[in-house]
Amino acid sequence: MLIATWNVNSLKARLPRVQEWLAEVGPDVLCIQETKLAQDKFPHAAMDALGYESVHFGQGQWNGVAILSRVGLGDARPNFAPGIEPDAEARIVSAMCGGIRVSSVYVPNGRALDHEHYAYKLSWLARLRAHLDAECSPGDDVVVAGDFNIAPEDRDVWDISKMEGSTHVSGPERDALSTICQFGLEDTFRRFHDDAGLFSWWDYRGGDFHQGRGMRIDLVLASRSVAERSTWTSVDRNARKGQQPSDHAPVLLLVGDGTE
DNA sequence: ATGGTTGTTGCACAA
Repeated sequence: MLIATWNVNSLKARLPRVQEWLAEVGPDVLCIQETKLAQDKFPHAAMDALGYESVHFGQGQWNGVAILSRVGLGDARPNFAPGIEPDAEARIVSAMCGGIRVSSVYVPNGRALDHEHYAYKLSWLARLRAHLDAECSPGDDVVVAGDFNIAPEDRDVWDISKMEGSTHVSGPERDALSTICQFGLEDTFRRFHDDAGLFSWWDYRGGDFHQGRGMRIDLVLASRSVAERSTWTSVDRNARKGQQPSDHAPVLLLVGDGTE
């Protein structure tokens, strides 16, 4: 099963490129972030025409997450699990896809370490851990994929010296990500690639993509059973090229069915 | 230190 995550930075602006990419790459599951669409504006019919069932949790203008699947899509749930303080924004949606509990997540940016949005980011990450504890067991097939707005390690940014005092690399948010992984999830990208300088997001400004100035902030976290079946992962940098790209590239994970 | 770009909506803000 090919599982992908992509922050599309407005599905309205990006629909043609997303359609082209789906037809070319053919992932079985795609987690989408930043649809920037109201709940009822999601192009379900266009996705259906490409063979994908879809679930959207949107709020319009900002945020908005979705899951596409061509291996079944059931038990769809927006927001955090019952009993956890619901998020006022549309940043997580979950569904069963091909036997895997898949969540598409758009972690708050944080904006600045002294901004209230940063406290919101940390709270959101703590609630994601609580959500996993409530909804899943570490022994389940679980994938949590999306834009985490956190570079897990210094090798995940182009120049750590330029990130001092910034969000995305601070200790507390990296610790919060570790706490999420300690549920029993693994940053699958690092199972296959050790190199620094491998990114999933590049600022639109200053030719950052072509200059190699980016960050790896889009992650596919997987439980042990899924991670151990995975055979390949990649960032599709081609999707960051050409006309009207998102500022994020898709991240892909290939998972075997366990019969190999 | 600043600016640079894109998307949404508005006459900025978020990223």
